[in-house]
Amino acid sequence: MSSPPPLSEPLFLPVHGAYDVAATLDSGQVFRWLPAADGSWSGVLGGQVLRVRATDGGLLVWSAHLAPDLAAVREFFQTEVDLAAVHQSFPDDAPMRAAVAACPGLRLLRQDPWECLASFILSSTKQIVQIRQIVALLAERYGEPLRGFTGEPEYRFPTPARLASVSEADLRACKMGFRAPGLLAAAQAVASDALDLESLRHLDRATARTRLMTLHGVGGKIADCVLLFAYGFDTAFPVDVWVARALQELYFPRRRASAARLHRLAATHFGPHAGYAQQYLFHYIRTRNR
DNA sequence: CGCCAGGATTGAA
DNA sequence: TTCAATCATGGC
Repeated sequence: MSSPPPLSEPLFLPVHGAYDVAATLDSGQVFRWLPAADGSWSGVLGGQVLRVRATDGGLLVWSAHLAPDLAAVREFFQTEVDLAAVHQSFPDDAPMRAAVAACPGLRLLRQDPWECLASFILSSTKQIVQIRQIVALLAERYGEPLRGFTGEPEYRFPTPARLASVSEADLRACKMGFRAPGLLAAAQAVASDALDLESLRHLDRATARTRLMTLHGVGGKIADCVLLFAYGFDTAFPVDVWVARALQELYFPRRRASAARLHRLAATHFGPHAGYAQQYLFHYIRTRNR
């Protein structure tokens, strides 16, 4: 491996409002970003190896490449979103006030649909640390190598075509267990154009959700994650056990609410940016005792 | 409804 | 040290 490139001058991305980089990259939306000793976070975005840190009024972004794609970086980090306006759209109740106060710079990212779909197929019944391990193995084995900051290579997320070309046993060897056939089938569907992920952008949320749920290993929760994190359907509201716990404890503290009741609240109570509200509740309930 | 499907981590023995 | 419970989602 050749010696690492010197760190270039960082790019500055202005941000509208607060941006908590650590909370955002470590809140279960993405699985390939890691903190460095200096407080910055590094990860792979498409074909770019990046390092990011928050600074006054925006983000500082280093790239291991000569010509970083600034538009792609801006899109991924959603730096143009007016977070105060999102906060104001939330219901004015005690749980949401507390959740926002606990982490006012928490953001939603905007991911590549294939990487997001594949990652969340792998997420079922897995904890975040384990999802990270699986995705890292998958990228190392089947992703294109990229020059990183350290001299060690980084890897692109594997393409649908590449994954469609390997065997179920190869995927199982990445420790994904029973999720392997689902991932393989999804890769084949996308690689063969039987499923056009780009076309989902132009559908309404319910139709896109139904389409995603035709895939094996994709139920309502995983479909909602993809709709929210990759396509930006802000009303999508994935309910995992943590969010269910948050809704139960914060909105029905006295009596046990059925799953149907929790889903009805999720669908009706949180307004046009309900997905953001969900992210705040998720983060709040997971970090309150730490 | 109730069961089953990896594998890493945590806690008990 | 071993071993069992836990985690947590979708398919049947």
